[in-house]
Amino acid sequence: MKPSIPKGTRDFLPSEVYKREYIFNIIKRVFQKYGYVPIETPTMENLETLTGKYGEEGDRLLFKVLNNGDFLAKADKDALGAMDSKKLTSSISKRGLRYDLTVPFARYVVQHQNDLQLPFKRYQIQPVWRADRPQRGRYHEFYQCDVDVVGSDSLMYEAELVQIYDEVFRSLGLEVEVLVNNRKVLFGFAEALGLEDKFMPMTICLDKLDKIGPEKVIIELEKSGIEKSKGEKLLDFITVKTLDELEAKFENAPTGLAGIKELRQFHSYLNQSQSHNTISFDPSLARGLNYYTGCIFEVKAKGVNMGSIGGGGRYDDLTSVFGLKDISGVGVSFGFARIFDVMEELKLFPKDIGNKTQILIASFSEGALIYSFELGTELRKAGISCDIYPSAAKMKKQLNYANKKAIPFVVIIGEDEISSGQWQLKNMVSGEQMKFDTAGLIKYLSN
RNA sequence: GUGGUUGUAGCUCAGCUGGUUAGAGCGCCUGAUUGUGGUUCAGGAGGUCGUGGGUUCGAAACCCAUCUUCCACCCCA
Repeated sequence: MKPSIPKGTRDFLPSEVYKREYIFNIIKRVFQKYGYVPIETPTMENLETLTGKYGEEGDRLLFKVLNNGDFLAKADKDALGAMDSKKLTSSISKRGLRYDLTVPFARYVVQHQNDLQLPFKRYQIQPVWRADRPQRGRYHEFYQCDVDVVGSDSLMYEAELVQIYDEVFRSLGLEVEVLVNNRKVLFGFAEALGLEDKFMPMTICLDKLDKIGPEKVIIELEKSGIEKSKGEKLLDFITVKTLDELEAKFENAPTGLAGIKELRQFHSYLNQSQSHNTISFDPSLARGLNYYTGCIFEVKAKGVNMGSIGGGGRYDDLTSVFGLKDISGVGVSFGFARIFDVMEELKLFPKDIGNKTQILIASFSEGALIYSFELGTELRKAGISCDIYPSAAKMKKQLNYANKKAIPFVVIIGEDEISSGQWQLKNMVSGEQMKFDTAGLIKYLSN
C-alpha cells in the first residue's frame, strides 16, 4: 500500500512545526499581555450550528460527517430515490467540521453565558476545514488564529486590537500597514448615491478594486445593476484621504456620518506616534464577510507581494441566531499560513530555531553504551539537552547523525575514556577536541 | 462548483513521430580510512513509469475513467 494523505491536507516536518510554534508563542504572549484568555471548541459542531452562517457558498464548502451505524435505514427515502444529495444530507449527517472559529465562538458565548464575565476577551488557535478546491496556500485543513472581545461596543477595543496587531508584527520583525475603514462609511456611499438596496453587491465589487482595477470594477458594478455614472461617483468617493473631506460629501447620509464619528473616536484612542507600523484610513477597504457592521481592518505586509495577512472587524449581532440578543463583538484574525510564507521570504525566522539539542553522545564500542547512557542521564539532570547514539555504529555514521541534526557538540566515549574518566568533547563546527570529566563537561556546556 | 494543468528512483527532473535491458544530478549504502564528520576517489542498492481499463505484434509515451498536484474563475485564509 502506497502511503498517502487526503487531498488538501499536509504533514509537517519538525522544522516547520518549530517555526509555527515560534509564531504562535509570540502571538500568545501578546494576547495574554492584553488580558485575553484561551479557549478551545470541538472539531465537530452540530451541522445546524454551522449551516446558513456563511452563505450558500459557505454551505457548499462545509465538510459533513456521515452518521454512524445504519445511516441508510434512517435516510430520507424520497431524497434518496430522487438522487437529491442536498436534501438527503440532513438525514444522513448531523455533524460537520468547523469552518471557522467565529461561529463556534458565538455558539460558545451563548451556551456558556452564565459562566462568562462580559466583556469576554478570548483567543483561539485551532485548525478549521473547508472543502474548497485546493491550491497553493489554500488547503482543506488550515490553522486559524482569532482574537475577539464580545459584550461591549466600546471603540476602545478596536484600538486595543490594532495595538495587538502592531505589537505582534513588531515582535515578529515584520513591517505592516494596518488599513482601517468602517462598514457604516461604506453604507454612507450607498446612501449618498441612493443605492441602499444594492449595498451588498456594491461592497463585493469594491473589495476587488486593488485586484482588478477601476475600469473592471465599474463593469462589475454595472453587471450588478449599478449604472455607470453612479459607479464613477463611487470611485470618486474613495479617493478621499481624510475624514473631514468625506464628511463634507455625506450631507444626506446619516449612517455614513455615524461611521465617521466612530472612526474619529477610534483614532482618538490610538496615539499614532506610539505605533511602530502604519495605520491608515482606506475608504475602499470592504472585506468580503457580511456580518461586519462597524470598523473593519486588514493587514498587509510591506516589501512583499502577498495578499492580506490578517483582518477583522466589528460584528453587532452574531449571537442572536443562538438566542442571545444585543451582544456586540469585535475581533481580528491572523492569517497564519501567509505570515509563515512572508517570514520565510524575508528570512525573519531566527537561525537557531529547532536546534534544541546541544550535544550528542557517541560510543566506540558496545561496552561504552552503558557509560554513554549514564553520562546522558547526568547531563540531562543538569538541564543540558542531549541525544545518545543507541549503538556503537561507525564513527562516521554517528558524526553524520550529529551533522544532520545540527547538533553543535559530540562527546566521544571509548575504552581509553572509560579507563581515564576523561571524555573527548568535539566541537562540530571548528573540529577542535577537548578533554573533560563529567563535572567539567557540564560546566563547559552550561556557559 | 466551472475550465485547464501535472504525475517517471527518497528529492529535482530527462526520456524523440509508440520499438527490445527506463536515465542523470543530488541523497542513501559500502570501501579507500578496523578510534573521528563536512572534501576527494571507487563501487553498490533503489523504479508495479499515480491507479484501473482500452487500442496495438509491441505502451512510460496514444485513448477513456479515476485519484493527485498546481493554475485561472467562484470564494476565501
